[in-house]
Amino acid sequence: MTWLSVFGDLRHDTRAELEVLQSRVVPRGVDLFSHGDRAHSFPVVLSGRIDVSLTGPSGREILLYSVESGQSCIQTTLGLLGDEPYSGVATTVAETEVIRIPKPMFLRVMDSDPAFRGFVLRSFGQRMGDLTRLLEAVAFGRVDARLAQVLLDLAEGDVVRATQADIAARIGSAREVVSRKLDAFAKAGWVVTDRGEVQLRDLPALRRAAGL
Amino acid sequence: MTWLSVFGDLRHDTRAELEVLQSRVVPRGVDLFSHGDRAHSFPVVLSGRIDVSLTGPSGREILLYSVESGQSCIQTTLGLLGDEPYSGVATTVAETEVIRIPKPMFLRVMDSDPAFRGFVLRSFGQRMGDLTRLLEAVAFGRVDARLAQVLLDLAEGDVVRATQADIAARIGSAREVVSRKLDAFAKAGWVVTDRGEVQLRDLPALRRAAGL
DNA sequence: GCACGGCCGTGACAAGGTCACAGACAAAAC
DNA sequence: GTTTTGTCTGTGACCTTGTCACGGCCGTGC
Repeated sequence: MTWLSVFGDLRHDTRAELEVLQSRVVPRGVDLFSHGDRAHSFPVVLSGRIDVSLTGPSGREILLYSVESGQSCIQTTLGLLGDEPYSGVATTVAETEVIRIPKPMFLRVMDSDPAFRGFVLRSFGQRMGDLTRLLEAVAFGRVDARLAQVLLDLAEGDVVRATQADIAARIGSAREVVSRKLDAFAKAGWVVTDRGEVQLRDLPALRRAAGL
Repeated sequence: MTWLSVFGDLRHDTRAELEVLQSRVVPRGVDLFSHGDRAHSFPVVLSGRIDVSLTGPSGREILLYSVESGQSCIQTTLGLLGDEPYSGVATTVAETEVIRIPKPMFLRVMDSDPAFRGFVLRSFGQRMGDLTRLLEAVAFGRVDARLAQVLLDLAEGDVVRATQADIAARIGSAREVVSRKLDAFAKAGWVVTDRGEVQLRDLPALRRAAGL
């Protein structure tokens, strides 16, 4: 059983072709792609995590999605299949092991293997859904709700280890706003804030604020 | 030469299979898909236009993208390939002629014809790029810029025929805001507004406001 | 004439983003 | 231990934008 299992039931020749590829370990905090880059390979994450985010002119950031083990940074595929340049920045947020399938091999396997195609198309669909939901949240949602959501998402046990700047980037807001909202949450007794961490003290209230 | 030419260089058997499909004419103002629907066919627009948009709880709308002749409403594909339900509403904004490829036929052709696959994947990539750009504009852009852009986009000659509510939906803002901004543009001498139309009087200024 | 419905303008307010700080704390340098 | 430096956080002021609640305008139909 190898990393190839993420693709499902591959053909034997595909399997042989992909099996020779070597993974690469990338340390935390490296930018794998930047705005305007054109991709030359199709990356699959084996372990660790890559965050793909947009940055606005004022330096404000918003997280588009995270790529975790067994997933692919599908935006690169745009560059492989069509002419869309890469928009956004992909950064490792942990030590990450990546396989890169070179463009010619990718195109060949896309043409010949239904299981591989299925993987790519499902990934596409999932990311497209993610993007649409994010757009909806940004266009119509309140910061309170997104903040509560992300706190619940990031919680390990009942504590979130993240700076306010991190949280702000994750919800596409500004650090100052996060500071004020967290203060409001704290005054309501929902959380206790400290440098670099937030303790969750009233999960039901947070879930309510997150809109369930 | 038929509508099949939009797919490029199809195989002969694919061509024969698709050729028997009948197009359907849908009048203006019909909702083809609504939030939560699951698609059972793959639609291709032959003429006319379909707008796909999201609606927020307050009734505010935002246009995700328009599907024009030779294009496909790719979001339906999510439902055909994976499990993503349809999010958003697809409405005809003109009399529209549509071909619907039934799901089984779609899946069969996707598996057997590289040209067809290429069409679908390119469409995917394009929409994904559209969505990302839209997200960027909504998250970081100013209403002024988006308004100027859409005015230039919608202009026929140098007049835009659209109500302020239409324009607001198109840029994901509120009618009142559009009213005020148009007023500001008018005071600057860039446009002249009238009931249901906006005349553009200073294109260079608008292009500057749109951020080129 | 009048009523009605689709547009449009406007004031008041709330939410959130931007700017400009100042204080607080931690790790490194001295 | 003290200082320094950089990162993190809190706050006030201000601007843009979205929301709510109107009221007025215009065209169509009666």
